[in-house]
Amino acid sequence: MLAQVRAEQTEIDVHVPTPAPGLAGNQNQGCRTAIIWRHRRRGDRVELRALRYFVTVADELHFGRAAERLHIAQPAVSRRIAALERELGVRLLDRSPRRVRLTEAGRRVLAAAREALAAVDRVRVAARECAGVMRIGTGAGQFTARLERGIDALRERPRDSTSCSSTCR
Amino acid sequence: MLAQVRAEQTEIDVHVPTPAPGLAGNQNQGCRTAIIWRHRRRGDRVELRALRYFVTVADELHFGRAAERLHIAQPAVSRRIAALERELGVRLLDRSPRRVRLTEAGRRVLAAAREALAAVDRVRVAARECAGVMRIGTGAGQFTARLERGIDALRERPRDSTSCSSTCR
DNA sequence: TTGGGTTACGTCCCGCGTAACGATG
DNA sequence: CATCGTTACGCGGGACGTAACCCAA
Repeated sequence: MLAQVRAEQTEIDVHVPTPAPGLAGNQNQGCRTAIIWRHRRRGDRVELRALRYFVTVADELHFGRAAERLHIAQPAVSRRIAALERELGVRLLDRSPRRVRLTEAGRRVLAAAREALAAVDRVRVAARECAGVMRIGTGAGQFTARLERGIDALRERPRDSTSCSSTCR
Repeated sequence: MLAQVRAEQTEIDVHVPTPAPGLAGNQNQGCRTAIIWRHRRRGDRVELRALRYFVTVADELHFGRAAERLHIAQPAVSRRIAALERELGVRLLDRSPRRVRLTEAGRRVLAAAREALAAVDRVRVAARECAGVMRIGTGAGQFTARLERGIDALRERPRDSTSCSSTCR
């Protein structure tokens, strides 16, 4: 029973302020409870793609060049960054037609984003250590064909470890 | 000029083995270069959703319950996990109709995945520290309506800090 | 035979690219 | 007026849910 619902979810963080140690006592009047909420858009929360885009833009400080480096069109970057800002509830970049700058929040988020991306890469590394690994060494020529075949083979049976290397000069 | 291409990318890690310090010397014969490649599917690499699904399944060791906790249907979990395994090139889970277990690789990836998700959460925390924060405290009754209005307001102007709290007993 | 993971298939949403727009120096 | 980020719009692909399948205890 959830039948195509995919309802929007609203995440609510309830911060109950810890009472100061001095004036303890469970007086039954007025426990002020701050509810810090954050809206969760449908689909997923912060997406990796958004972080990658943001880091690239932060590197270049230029949407156009970032888009080029990402091999996508510029508007896609714009939209993605805007969505990330909406999602996080902060402005990450100050845009002016001649200059793009990180905001203070942008700087902090940037650092966290880099770390997050690195952490995700470590997932792949962890997997790679256990995965079947194929090593292909070859001179020029049949290289691409071999690679293609190798890719297919390894995707078929990931745990196999294939090795066909030769020396190149 | 990239015009709807979105070609598949193939990432190739070239590992040039560092020569043992003893037998140094740049002899020009046969530098063996191992090329460890990994195929990159179109679209994005490892996705957060996949990691979330995987962590949940690893918690429950049961696809059905995991799906329930994730508020999605079971097949979605199956497919997602399968895709992740394909992506990473390792089997993460041993499935048998009565029992789901983590593989060795699964255990390692699980640890890395938890860390990655935590890192991503830290992005949100970093943003939240800078964001406009809304605190809503209220008794029962108008709660939902207020929340709705608050959500709209904060999404409109994320930097505003709205605060409308009252005491509840 | 039943519990439970997988495959097939149709549908809908999301994200991209192109094109037009807007703002700022 | 030029540069560069944003909005509008149509389209294709991906992900989900339902349903059917299959396999093991």
